[in-house]
This record gives sequence, structure tokens and C-alpha cells, in this order.
Amino acid sequence: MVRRTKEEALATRHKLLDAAEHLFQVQGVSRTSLQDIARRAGATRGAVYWHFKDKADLFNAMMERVTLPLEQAFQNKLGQEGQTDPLARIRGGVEEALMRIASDPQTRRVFEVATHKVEYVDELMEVRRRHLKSRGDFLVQVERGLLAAAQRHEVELPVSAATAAQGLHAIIDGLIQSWLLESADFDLTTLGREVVDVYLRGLGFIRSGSDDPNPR
Amino acid sequence: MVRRTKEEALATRHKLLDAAEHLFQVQGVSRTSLQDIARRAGATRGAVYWHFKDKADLFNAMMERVTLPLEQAFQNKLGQEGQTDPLARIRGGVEEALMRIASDPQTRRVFEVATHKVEYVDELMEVRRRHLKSRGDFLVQVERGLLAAAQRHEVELPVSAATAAQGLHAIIDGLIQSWLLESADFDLTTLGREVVDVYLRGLGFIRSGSDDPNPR
DNA sequence: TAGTTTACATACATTTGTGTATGTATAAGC
DNA sequence: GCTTATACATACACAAATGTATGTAAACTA
Repeated sequence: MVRRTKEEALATRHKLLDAAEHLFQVQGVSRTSLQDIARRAGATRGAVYWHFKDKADLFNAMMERVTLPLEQAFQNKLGQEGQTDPLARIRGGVEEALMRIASDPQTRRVFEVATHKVEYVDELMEVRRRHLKSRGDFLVQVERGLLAAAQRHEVELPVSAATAAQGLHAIIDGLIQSWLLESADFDLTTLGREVVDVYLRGLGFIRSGSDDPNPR
Repeated sequence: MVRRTKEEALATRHKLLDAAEHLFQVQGVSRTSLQDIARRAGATRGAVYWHFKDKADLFNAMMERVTLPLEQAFQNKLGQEGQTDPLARIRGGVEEALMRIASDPQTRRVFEVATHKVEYVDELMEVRRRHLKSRGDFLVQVERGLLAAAQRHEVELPVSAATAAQGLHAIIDGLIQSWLLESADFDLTTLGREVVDVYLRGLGFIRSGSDDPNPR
């Protein structure tokens, strides 16, 4: 056996994760064996069991590789208090997240796996926790942002900021879900912008179609 | 073996589907064996293979038993052209669907299975087709309703009716998804009504919080 | 440079699920 | 009342996946 250097080991680790991504997407998680993954990565199950404890561990590693940077980017976009208009920050954050999913094939693959190609059960429950956490983070950030935006634009929200934030999350989650189901049906970024603006208008922010604060 | 009468046979069929519902919900579809299902139903795999071709066939039967009546009820609610206000019909239809999912445990179970406990893949792709079809039906009905409502209430939609309908679907889908993930987080019916009204307000329908056309 | 650990590959044992074939008592049809 | 098809239960054969145990050459370390 050719013992690999540390770099090479890390490379095979990524190859394994890449292979898992693809196979999970087309076959689903449960129908993909560690044998399949190893074969596609040009390795054996020995390599898999060396790098990961079991399939759930590998799955979680695959998820983290994509979601960690994504969530961090989103948080950075939303978290910067002060300077920019909070409403613009919300719109920008949403737009960037949607664009990322729509344009980056790896992000899309992983989201598709997490949404339609895995069962939220037992050891894989981690994906549920992740989902709930990202939802929770989104809610607190957006709620705060909406309150600030309401004050700044002098509008009175028709519902509580918490409710408004939950609605916004539902919209984004629903759009992504539908788009992952059949991405040919619509353009995620475009539709997302339109629908979010309608919703923000319903919250009282955008008065007419003409005074779009972020025109194209 | 005690040969059963036709009624008894139909009863065991339903017992099998009931057992599948429960087991799919807690273990996921792929981790539930036909053995498990038969055992919980007080039968053997022989009974399963008599009533169903394989697991996918059983799964689809389980889905149809709940979704067919539900979709029909929703269609009836939305489909009745004429008499009632189209806007009220949309709001009513949405509310009834959400209430049904939130209050009927069987409906909730099946939705949870379809949303988080099955992989959209291979033979089970039928669930994807079903999802897409129900989405499509919803879109045409709601688009038509929104156009009629816009005319009736003399409002000019800020986006196309098709876009507006897609947004509404995303909201409902997203709400259901989040609620199934953690139903303790919010009341589905209440939040649904609030968020949908915000969205309809954004479409131009509801001017202020006071002139709610369907007050409680 | 000798020893140790790494990064796998290979081999093995065990479990588990599936599909099908076969058996059978009895309800249903005539 | 005889026959036949029904509604299962039982038994069998096969495949496939998992976890672990063991082997090993080369990279790393002292």
C-alpha cells in the first residue's frame, strides 16, 4: 500500500465527500452504500471507515462542508448593525442566499440532498437540528432587522416582528423547496425578489411599485 | 389458516396501512421493513405481498388514502366559481387546508412522512410527481382566483397573477414544512392566517388592519 | 535509521431484507 | 355440496450492507 502524505489524505477525504454528494443526490442517502461511495472516489471502504465513523458521520461532514460557509456568509450580511439600511440588508441577504443556491451547483446538490434525499430520523436527526438552528438564527436576525427598519422608515407593522420574520422564512423555505423539486419551473432569484418585495409591501415598507429602493 | 371474508381482508389492508403510517413516521420509510409493518399489524409478510406489490406500492397506497380526499376537498373549496368572493375562497381554502393538517393526526402523519421521512428517488418518485401535481393544480386555481379578485376589488396587482400565486404557494409550503419540523414552535392556523393576510395586503387587497374582510 | 504511526486495502463474520415458492383452511360461486 | 379461488402463513434462497479484524508499505519522528 502506498502510504499517502497528509495532503493526499485530505484530498481523498474530499473525493469521498464529493462522491457522496453526487450519489446521495441521485440515489438518496439510504440507498447509497459506503461501497458505492468508495468506488466512485476510487478508493475502498477501508478509506471511508478511516476518515469517518459511519455513514451518518460522513453525511454530516458533507453537510458542514457547504452549510458552514454559507450560513456564515449570510450571518455576516445580516449581522452588520448600523451603517446600511436594515431593510436593504434583509433584501440583500435573502438575494445572496437564493443566488448562491441557484448558481453554485455544489450548494444546490447539498440542499437537494438535505431537502428531498434524506430521511430525518435517528442518527441523521442532526440535519433536523441544523435546519432548526439555521431557522432560529434567521428569525432573530430578521426580527431585529425588521424592528429597526420599521423605526427607520416610520411604518407600523400590521403583525408582530416575530410573526413577520416567520412569514419571511416560510417564503424563502417554500421557494427553495419548490425550486429544488423542479428547477425548470422558475428562476429562483427573480421570483424570490418579486415575492419578497410583495411581502415587504404587505408589511408596509414599499409603498408603490415605483419607489423600489433597490431597482434593477 | 382461517380464510377471511372480504370485509376482513379490507380490514387487514387498512391495518397494514395504519402500521406503515406509524412506522414510517418514527423510523423513516427506508428503515422500515415489510416485516416490521406486518408485525405491527398483527400479520405476516405474506399478507403484505398479497395486498401490495412491494414497499413502494404500499407507500403510494398509504399516500393516496389521505391525499386524495384532502386535495378533493381543497379543490371543491377553490373551484366553485361565481357566488362567493374569490378572495374569500382563497383565504378559506388555505385556512381549511392548514387546519386539516394541524388538527387531523393522520393527515399530519402522512404529511410528515412525505416531507421528512422519505427520499424522493426511484420508485418512490411518485411522491414527487404527486407533489408537483398538487402544486400545479394549486397554482392554476389561485392564479385564476387572484385575477378575479383583482377585478372585483379593483386593485392592480404589483406582480403577475402567476407570480403572486407562486408566492402564496411558497408561503403555505414553507409554513407547513417548518411546522412539521417543530410543531411546538407556533400555531399553524393562526400564523398562516396572519402571514397570508400580510401577503395579500402586499398584493393590494387588504388596505389596513381594520377592514379585515373575514374578522374573528 | 530504527521504530512508530498513518492511511488506507483486504478479508471475514454477521445481520437483515427481499422476492418467491409452496402450503392450506375456508368463504364464495354455481 | 362440490369446486375453486381467496387470503393469507410459512419456508427457502439469495443478495447486499455493515462493522471489525487484520495486513502493510510508506511517511513521519526521535
